[in-house]
Amino acid sequence: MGRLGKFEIKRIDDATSRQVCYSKRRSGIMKKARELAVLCDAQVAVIVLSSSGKHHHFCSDGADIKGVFDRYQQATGTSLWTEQYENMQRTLSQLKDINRNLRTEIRQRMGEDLDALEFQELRGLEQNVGAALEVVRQRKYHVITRQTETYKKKVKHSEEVYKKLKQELSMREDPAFGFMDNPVMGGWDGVAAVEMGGDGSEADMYAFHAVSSQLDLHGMAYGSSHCPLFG
Amino acid sequence: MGRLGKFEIKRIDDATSRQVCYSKRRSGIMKKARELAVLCDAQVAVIVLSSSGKHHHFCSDGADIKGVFDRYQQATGTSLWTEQYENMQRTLSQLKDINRNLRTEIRQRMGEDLDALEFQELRGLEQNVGAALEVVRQRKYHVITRQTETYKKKVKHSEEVYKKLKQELSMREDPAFGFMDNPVMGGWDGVAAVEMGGDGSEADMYAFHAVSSQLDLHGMAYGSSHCPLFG
DNA sequence: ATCTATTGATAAAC
DNA sequence: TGTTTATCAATAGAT
Repeated sequence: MGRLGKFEIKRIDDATSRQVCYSKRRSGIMKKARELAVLCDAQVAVIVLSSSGKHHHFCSDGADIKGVFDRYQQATGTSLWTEQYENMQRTLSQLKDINRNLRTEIRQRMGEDLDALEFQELRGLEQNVGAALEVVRQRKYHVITRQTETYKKKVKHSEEVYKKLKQELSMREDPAFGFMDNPVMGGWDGVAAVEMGGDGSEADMYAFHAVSSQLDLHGMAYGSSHCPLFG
Repeated sequence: MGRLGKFEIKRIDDATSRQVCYSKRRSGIMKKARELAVLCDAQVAVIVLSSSGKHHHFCSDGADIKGVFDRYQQATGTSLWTEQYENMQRTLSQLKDINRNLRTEIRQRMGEDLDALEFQELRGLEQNVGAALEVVRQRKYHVITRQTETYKKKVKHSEEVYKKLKQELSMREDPAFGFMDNPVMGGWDGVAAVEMGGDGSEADMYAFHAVSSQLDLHGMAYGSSHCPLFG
């Protein structure tokens, strides 16, 4: 029958009894939580983790657990992870600012958005870009020179190989071998020109995109409006 | 005396009654929570936020609320904030990547870090920077021209004013006025030169920093190592 | 899960 | 807020 006497609040040793008790009391506390929330217009959040790994929670209407927890933290002032979150938020907006500035600088270096600049700034920009152009030019000449030398060496080397082969061929063309078909076509004049490529791209004036590939920021907005809990 | 009949679970309208009910039921639910935790060896966390701004919580022995919430998250696998957090993390690293790329592009546009570029890229960069330089130059000329015209107008206007004053002065210098001291000093030759400024800054070849002011990223590292809770 | 004896919780009034 | 009291609610133990 019903309970025989008062009963002590201490860990229930029998696993089955403990499990049964867990079930009953869990539903009990959830009910109480809902009643409290409704009757007193309060926000209530309950989380229960059983020793056997099961988990249950209650949360008063509408708000999710995260919301209640966040509001609780705000109320108590204890920043458990809010601080970290806000730091990230701050960092994010700083990065976005920096990003915007970098883009502006690039645009100005490309000759766009110059209206905002004063004469002195324009003069500085001109000199800076001019100097950069000189450096790039020199680098280009350096690279093309080295490249040309490399090709020359290759040509020279190939020529030597060719001569040797030809020499060997001459030996084999000796009447002693008995044949003289298929003479090697052409000389060595056009080789370098072919290796340098067609170079028909004079129109790619603005085709420089060595590093700026995926600079889109679409879909990356993490403004404060997305996080009403941390306003 | 005691309660007269069953009573409905709905918001209590009377503020005082609601407050009393809140007190009682809150202590009730906390007691239940503790009993559940002890009897069934479970982790229990309860947060209650009253509509009047008060807040209370219960948490089973030892563990703090954050711990219970974190463990709950882990257990459910449902990401309460993990998702948002990871999104932010992802966004952050994307932004940092973009940032690095933008910086690289700027450096290359300044003539630095060119070693990594192929000949074709160098050629594109040269043409691009050259075109930009032309635009900047034209803009500068435009600005300086307009500025000069403005100064010319100012000078002209001032000259007219001067002439009028001089004319008036001549009238006053007329013997009828009886004095002729303090003749106006100098002419109008040096005015424009003075207004244009000293212009002694030929050495600021690399002084262009119109927009890139605080681009430091130091102290903004938000690697996963900083957030052990969301590994 | 269902039943029942018993304790527990709590609304109402002070 | 604390106490009292009359009721209803929760639940331990058994089935």
